[in-house]
Amino acid sequence: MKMQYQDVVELAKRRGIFWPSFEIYNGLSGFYDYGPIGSLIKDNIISVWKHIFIDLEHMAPIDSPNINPQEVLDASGHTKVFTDYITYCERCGEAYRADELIKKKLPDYEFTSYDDMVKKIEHLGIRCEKCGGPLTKPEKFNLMLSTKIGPGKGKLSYLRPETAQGIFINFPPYLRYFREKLPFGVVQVGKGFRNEISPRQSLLRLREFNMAEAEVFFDPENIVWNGFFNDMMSLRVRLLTNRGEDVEITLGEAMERGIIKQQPIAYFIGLTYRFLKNIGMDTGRIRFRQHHPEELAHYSKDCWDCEVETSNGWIEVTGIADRNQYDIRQHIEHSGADLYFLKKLNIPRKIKVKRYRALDTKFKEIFGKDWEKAKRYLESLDVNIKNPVFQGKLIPEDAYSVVEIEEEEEFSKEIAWVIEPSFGIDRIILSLLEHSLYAREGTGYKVLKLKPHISPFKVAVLPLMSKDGLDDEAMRIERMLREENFTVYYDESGSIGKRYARADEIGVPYCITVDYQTLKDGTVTLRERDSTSQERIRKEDLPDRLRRLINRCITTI
RNA sequence: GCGGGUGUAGUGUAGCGGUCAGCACAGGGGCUUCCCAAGCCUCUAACCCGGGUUCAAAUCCCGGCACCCGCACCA
Repeated sequence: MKMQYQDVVELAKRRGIFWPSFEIYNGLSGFYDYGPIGSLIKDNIISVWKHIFIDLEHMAPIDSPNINPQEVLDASGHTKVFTDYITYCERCGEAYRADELIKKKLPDYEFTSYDDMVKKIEHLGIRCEKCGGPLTKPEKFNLMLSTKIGPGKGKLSYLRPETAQGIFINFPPYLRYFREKLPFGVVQVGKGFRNEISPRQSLLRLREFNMAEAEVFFDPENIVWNGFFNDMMSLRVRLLTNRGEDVEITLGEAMERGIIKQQPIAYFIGLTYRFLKNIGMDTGRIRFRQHHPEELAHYSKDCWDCEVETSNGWIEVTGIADRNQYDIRQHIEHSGADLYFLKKLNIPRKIKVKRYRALDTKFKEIFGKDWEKAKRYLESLDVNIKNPVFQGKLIPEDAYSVVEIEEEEEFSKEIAWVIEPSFGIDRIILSLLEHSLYAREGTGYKVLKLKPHISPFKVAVLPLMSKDGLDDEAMRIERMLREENFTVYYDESGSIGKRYARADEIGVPYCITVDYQTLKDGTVTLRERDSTSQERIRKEDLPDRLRRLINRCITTI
């Protein structure tokens, strides 16, 4: 039997996966805690993500601040784009975005100032579209959470709406780290913050959320990602194009047919699919949907969302966006920093540059035997450096001239092109739990069929009864397994059947039971969660056996 | 943010002016050689918060908070 979202929420609260934050103070909408089980599951999912992006794809991690000064988000466009002006109907209460209302009458309207906006609404006589009632003055609503840094007035700052900006502004050290060669990827796993108007459905829309983002930088003339998976283009996925096609084809075909324009987008779609499959998402309920032009973010030219089907419908869990050169260009313009990369030209190009030209006779007079050194120095100088000095002596103006000469340039300064796969970890956890939860036939008891490497515990150790030394033997086995680096769930309360059920409910894949035979011959039973089938094995064989069972799941990506 | 609904032990619920606030499951302790939430005994544990009406409020009214369903929003 398939489980619903409500069943997941009930289980999550009861068994310590997640619950609403701040409950003793009435709660606060849009914030959730991960409990003992949920925290372990979340870490396991993130470690698979890191394994793929960092270990296999050779991307580099970064950990940058959650709080960003205003300048960063001015440059990225977020302070402007994230501010909405909302106006309400005084009669029926309907809410509108003020700029959208004006745009309907003046299609090329651009926001300039608040006063202008108010005047335009008055002059155009805009009223409620539903009931014709008068509208309130527009209210400013910023989708970012702000704070002040330092004493006094403080410096206006925001909690980052995405982890991406921390990567863009650190482009130079990563360019150096990757030996000045493109393409390369930088990944960040961390929190993002948005002041959502109406957070809903537990982990689906949070005000503080976990994200895992990769910013991949390309030479604009060669946007290709040669990743770890050579077979990626033969992977079949379901694609929904913005022209309304719904097709299941290989990524290679999608490229050939022009459905996907950029090779890295196809590759990252494949990577997303493999990641979700590896953590145990139902692959029959995964699709990739291309954004319509009007729903694209301000920075993006093309974007494919990965959507997963749940009882709440298809929900977006990952976005793969072509951010082009937008962000880096913005940061160059706003900060003045050199965020270019140097590209060696195949054919050096000729350019005209201004140079100082020394007058040899004058130089011989002034610098004597060092005159040639002085000449070389001057002629290498940038002509913007006025009043050149050599060996502490000002070089008089009549000792040189400025000439324009033709030089060959071997490098050009370019702005990297960015493609970004961005994962919403909380939504992935929520939908994975729903895909994993089922009720056992007959009894109706819930089972979370998490894969062993995602499960909060790899194995449960259970004495058949907590007496006759069975519990002591079980604890010895538990300790042995912990020393072998397994995460172990030990339970001796209630009856054996209860303990199996409790372990099933939080997704523990294997249970080891210590019974009377264990005391005689050193064997235990090993029970598999979904089949409930048992086999008897020697306790010394447990570590190797379990390792093999678990590894099989980690390595099939 | 708007409209509608809901808020009772850890979970799921009954009670709808006067109840020791009931039940089931879960949880703790005990008994039973006990392999799939078995049984028996026993214990713990709740009326979302704040105001009001009333002799009396979990129950009626108002406000807040949270959740659910729509609408809007979701870069």
